Amino acid sequence: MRQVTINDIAKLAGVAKSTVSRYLNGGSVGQATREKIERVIQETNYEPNQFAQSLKSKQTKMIGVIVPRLDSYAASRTMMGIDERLTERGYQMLVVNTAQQTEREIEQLYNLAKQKVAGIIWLGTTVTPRHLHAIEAIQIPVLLIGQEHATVHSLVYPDYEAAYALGKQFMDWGHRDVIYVGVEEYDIAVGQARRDGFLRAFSESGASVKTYTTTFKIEDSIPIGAQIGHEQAASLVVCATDNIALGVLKGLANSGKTVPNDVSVSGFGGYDFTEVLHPSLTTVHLPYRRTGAKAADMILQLLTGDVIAMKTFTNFEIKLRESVDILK
Amino acid sequence: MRQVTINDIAKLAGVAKSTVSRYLNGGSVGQATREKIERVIQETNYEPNQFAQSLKSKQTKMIGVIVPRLDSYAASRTMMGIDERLTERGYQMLVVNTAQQTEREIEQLYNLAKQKVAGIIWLGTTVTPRHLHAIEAIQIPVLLIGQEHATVHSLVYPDYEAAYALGKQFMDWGHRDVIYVGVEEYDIAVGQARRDGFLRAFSESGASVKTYTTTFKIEDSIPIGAQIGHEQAASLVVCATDNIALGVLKGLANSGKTVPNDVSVSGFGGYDFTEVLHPSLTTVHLPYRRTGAKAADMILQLLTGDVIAMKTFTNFEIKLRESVDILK
DNA sequence: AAATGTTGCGGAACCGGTTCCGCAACACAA
DNA sequence: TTGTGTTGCGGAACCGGTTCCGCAACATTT
Repeated sequence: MRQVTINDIAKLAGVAKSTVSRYLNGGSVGQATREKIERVIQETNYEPNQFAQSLKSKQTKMIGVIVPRLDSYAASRTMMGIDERLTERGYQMLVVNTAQQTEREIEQLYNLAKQKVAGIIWLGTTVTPRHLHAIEAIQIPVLLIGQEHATVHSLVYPDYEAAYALGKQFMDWGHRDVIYVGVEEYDIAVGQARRDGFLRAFSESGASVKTYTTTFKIEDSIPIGAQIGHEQAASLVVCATDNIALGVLKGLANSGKTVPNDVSVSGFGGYDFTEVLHPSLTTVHLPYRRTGAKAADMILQLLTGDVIAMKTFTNFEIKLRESVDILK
Repeated sequence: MRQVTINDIAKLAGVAKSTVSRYLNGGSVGQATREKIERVIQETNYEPNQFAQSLKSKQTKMIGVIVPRLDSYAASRTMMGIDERLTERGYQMLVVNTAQQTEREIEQLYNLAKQKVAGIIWLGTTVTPRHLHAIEAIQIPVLLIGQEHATVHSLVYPDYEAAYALGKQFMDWGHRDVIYVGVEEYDIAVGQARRDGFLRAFSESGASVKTYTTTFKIEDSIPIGAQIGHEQAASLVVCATDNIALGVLKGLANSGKTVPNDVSVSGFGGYDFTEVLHPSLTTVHLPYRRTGAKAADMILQLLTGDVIAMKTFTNFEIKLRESVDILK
């Protein structure tokens, strides 16, 4: 009961295997032979061996996706979007996880190339010369999501603009003593763009700002929230991600503060649970899933040689909810 | 600048390609030739073509993972565990998403077989005769996580026992008017085992129970929470998942109830954010990540022909937190 | 009717590995 | 010295496809 091969089909249909191959790939085949082959393939439900095909063509119908972590909301949603679209188009998604190690991103670029993926979608955190060198070397289309660089096709979130717009809104509402809780700068989009957007909005209104730096892990921002609760020095705490906001909320609650009465809190990212928190969390919604789908479209365009913009922005949506108070 | 092949190595080293192959696969090779080949391989940084290898061996170093959805906490964490362990052991994870369509699970079993994955880890929701037929047909080791069946190796969560233990605890605390919010029965583990465990604990203590059925989506349980809030008929709402609890909490908050003063709420699953909610959520923690790693170990054992138990249980941990009140 | 053009198809080479088989060289025992 | 066993290595076949090339059969043009 081994797998049916093109030779079997050829023998059963009484033709040469090259003819079967031509039939499969749309070459010129006579009516009569066409029917014979068709029937035999039906009966045996023959499926071509993908390794043999790839061996010859040096190509696969796979798109590699490099993600920094598998358990982040943003990554999950993006992967969903990518997968949906790729499946529709007859491609498959090959996810590789780098566990947030930059070194492994570079490794995986080479590794995916070795596996002859047709293209790579890279959910980036930081872009180094070594990344660029790898991308250059592997000769495979790469689409970068969430970060940008002049020489790599990228699909970026308008972090700066969204942060600025949200910060502006808070200023309009009269907040002047603000605390910003961000992450390290190595993550350009989250660590720098969001922070800079907010800070510009704040400074334009002459607000006083204090900054904390934490990680992407919820637990790490709890003590910061607690400290803020004790010091009681601000009317608003702006967080670089929803997870950070979650931790800050917990820390505030632990120190007996209520939101938004004692202090307001905002997040960034638009994770689904922010809506059902109590109080519901003011945040910026980023269209992760749609972005994933868009990325899939774009990488497929690159495969066909289409010329696309080096840099494409996604949109954003500000979700004003209960956790931020209107002061005036 | 094409890829270096075994022929190139053979030529450069002045030997036959069969010798190079033997060198690579640990056959008998003399000291002198060994060194020559070694050097050439170093210089060219040759890497064998995986398609050619798979074509011959009809095998890959990939383990397929079938998941119902990519954006569930349980699935993400499990995938992390799987991936970590597989990477350590030189295997790769190939994730396929079924978007919660049973039909696609079956499709993917065949599809993964076609791709010659070495083994399959299946995060199941329901097991039908057609699944079993597929598993039988493809002749590839399959490890089922989260559901069970006599003929399939499985790694199951002690849903029934955990639910029973947690329910028992609530009874000890004096709750007698209980509402259970569950999901459809087609999901055996979540829809049936959890429910049955709770109901047994409740009925043993003669508590009165009312049951609601909802979906896995947060939004769908908000109205249920709201309704419960208005009817005010129970001291405790037990939810089949943490997401459901989240929705119920929201619904209760919307109707002006506070937890746990007016009514207690518990979840199930142990998602990380349950700890930082306010009030923090009483729940059962299931070791998704560790289970993923364990599953990886088990499937690799199956590959080497080891005999392992058909059914393995994971452990669980009850997290008693603020959202459930002690009545007496 | 001869010259030319199409079309359909088979044979063979090729993709890049692995493995079987047999031979030569050498070591050792009788 | 001959016989036997071992070791190292090359040649060839094979895995299952695709593609190039050339030939035969038939249709079309002049």
